[in-house]
Amino acid sequence: MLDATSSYNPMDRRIPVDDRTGQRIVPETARRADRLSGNRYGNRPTMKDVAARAGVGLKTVSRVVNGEPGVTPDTERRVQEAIEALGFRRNDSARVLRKGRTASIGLVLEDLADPFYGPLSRAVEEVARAHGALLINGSSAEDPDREQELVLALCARRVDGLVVIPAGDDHRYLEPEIRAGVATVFVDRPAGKIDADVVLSDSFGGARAGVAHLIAHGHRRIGFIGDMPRIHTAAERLRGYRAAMEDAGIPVEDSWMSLGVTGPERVRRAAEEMLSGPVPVTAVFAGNNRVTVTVVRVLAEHSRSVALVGFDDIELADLLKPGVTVVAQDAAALGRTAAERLFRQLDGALITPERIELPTRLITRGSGELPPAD
Amino acid sequence: MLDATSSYNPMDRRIPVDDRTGQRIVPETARRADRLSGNRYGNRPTMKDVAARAGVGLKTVSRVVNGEPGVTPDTERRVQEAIEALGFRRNDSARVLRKGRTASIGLVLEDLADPFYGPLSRAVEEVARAHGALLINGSSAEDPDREQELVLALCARRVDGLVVIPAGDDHRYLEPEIRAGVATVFVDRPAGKIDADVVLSDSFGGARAGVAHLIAHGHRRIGFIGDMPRIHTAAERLRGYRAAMEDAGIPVEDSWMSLGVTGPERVRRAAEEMLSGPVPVTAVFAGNNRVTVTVVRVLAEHSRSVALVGFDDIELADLLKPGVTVVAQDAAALGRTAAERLFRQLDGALITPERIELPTRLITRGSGELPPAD
DNA sequence: TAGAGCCTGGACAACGTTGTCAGATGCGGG
DNA sequence: CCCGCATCTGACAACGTTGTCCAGGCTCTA
Repeated sequence: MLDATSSYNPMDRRIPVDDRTGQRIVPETARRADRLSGNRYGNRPTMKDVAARAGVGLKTVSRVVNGEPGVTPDTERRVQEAIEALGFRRNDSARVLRKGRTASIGLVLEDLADPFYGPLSRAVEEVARAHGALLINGSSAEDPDREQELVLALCARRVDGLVVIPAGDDHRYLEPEIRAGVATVFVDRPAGKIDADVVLSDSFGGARAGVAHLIAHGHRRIGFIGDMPRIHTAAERLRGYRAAMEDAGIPVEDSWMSLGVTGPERVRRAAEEMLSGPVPVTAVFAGNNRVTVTVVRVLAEHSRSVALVGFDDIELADLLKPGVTVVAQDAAALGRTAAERLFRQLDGALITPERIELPTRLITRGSGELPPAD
Repeated sequence: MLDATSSYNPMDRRIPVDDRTGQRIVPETARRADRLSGNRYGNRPTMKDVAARAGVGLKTVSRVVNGEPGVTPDTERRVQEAIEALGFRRNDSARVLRKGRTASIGLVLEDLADPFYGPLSRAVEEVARAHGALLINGSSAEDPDREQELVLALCARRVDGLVVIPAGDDHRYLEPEIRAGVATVFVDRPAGKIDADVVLSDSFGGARAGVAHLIAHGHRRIGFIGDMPRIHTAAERLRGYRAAMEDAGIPVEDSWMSLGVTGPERVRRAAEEMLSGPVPVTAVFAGNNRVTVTVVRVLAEHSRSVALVGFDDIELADLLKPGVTVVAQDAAALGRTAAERLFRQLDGALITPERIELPTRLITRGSGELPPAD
């Protein structure tokens, strides 16, 4: 958390105190003072001001602003002029309060800086835009508490809907919100302990196919490097790995699997260990894009040729020598599907929670087709 | 724009009409009906409900919710129980209306799916979080109208501040907003026709250094492929290219410069033309990350060895053969700097608009050090 | 035990908008 | 000439919260 010693404390719950006198500074008073002193904050014209200037009633201004019928052209012109002159802009906060809908949805994901989430977020945004809604983004940094904090903050803002890429595994805290009408769709990983819509990639099937691909090219000693198994996708991919191995009747050595590996250094160490261990692997299956990138680095420094299939596509994968074979998932499709489902909920279609699984696609580029070198 | 034939029309300005009777459907009535029928929408408990259940006054609930002093432990407990039982959550819309600050800032950028903007957005989010504010994102898709639409929508929501990566070149429409107190910082490109804070990378200096680097390695026929010169960064990089060439006393052929090139196909064509033209180039300077990626592809298919320096770092650039030499800018630093400046404005520090330029860094990896092959 | 002062709690207005409803205006026809 | 009707306009309440301010009960001291 960055330091924030500032006077901008929108959510501050303490009562500010004057340094010299020790008196409580009453915020309202402060705000009034701002207004009177011509401070730049606040002090925006309201419909009332526009009405006064145009010499019409409040509601007439509202009608003009909202394009409602029943205003003579002449009156409308006068109102428009007043709006122009004062630089009036409707206060949507007040509008929201009155109407009950905020026309905004929230998206909670792991890390907006991850190239996997950018396209996903953009896809959600496009769908929201098509429905006249804005998008509020938040990164949970894979921290369940932060996820909950974010989600509840969004609920307090009364977002109409939530798209959540869960970090935690217990979402019962969302029950009252969902009951109260907040549309909710989970993406990439299912919700924990509640029944809700979820859109995910076929991690199990994708991983299984990827590993089977390596087996088909003659590999039997195949390593798996993945994230913490408490993350659903990581667990599913591991399950896919195991299933493919079992399908082929290959017993798996413990030293071939590295789980809960995050951060480039740990991935590097894990890869080096399974490449030089007592029973060295001839191929590696990488559980996500970050792992893939690091493994590519390690293999580039490695003398022996080692096959690689990664989960998630990465940019420029086709230009490496050899090209990196991957099990690709479509991040944008995940986001789009989830958002569309969200707005279907908001349309009031009484739909029972569903699990939507999108297929993955094996893209062969060379690294996965290398023969075992042992 | 996606199709949106839905009943969720938060911004709808038309008056809905009953299909059968032709009567106007009065939204308020509809909403009341929803409530009465136990519809899941709306119908959330308010402080009043909590107060009634706890047998206390409205303001007492407010005090408990906001952690204000002056409530006996026993009363507080009763209120907490009522909150728990009803699943109450404070309505921040109403709070915002009363307090005048929304504790949210807006970020308008070109495309969240672009790997350059992900880290930038994340950095802005972190700073916002440190100040207790949420972040609303919007993509302008490089369309000035859409930028304006987004910005004004955010202003109507009364965001406390705006970070804008401009698509247009005239931001006078923001003048009333800024006067009204919306803190504003532009990033990556300066604002048009208004005086405002701006944080940018040293595009001119970076490009000049990058091209000088190629010249230092013996190149004289150097191509430039960049975006539309109406985009400030593109123009600056072109200027840097020209400056470096002029510094070295090298006259520039028109056929070496491709401007306003967007989309992989056009970049590809531009690159092929300058490689096979009457005076073929021996090196290429790529004006942004998307151009770089495509040029790398073209060069990979090309027999003759051609040097390349790109503006913006790209992932895996070090793993290509040869590694891609780039002029790197720090997207996260841009975002962080801009956001910090924004909150400094909100703190009320009377600061005059400033232009902050962040340095770029030349990262040599091989492609920029190839000798001319002619 | 009375009075001063503190602590707790609650009634009320206000934030800026929209929905309701009734009043004003103008027009045409009887 | 007046009535009815349609059209246009505006007063008012409500949305859910917070700031202000006062009342009532308590403690403490003289």
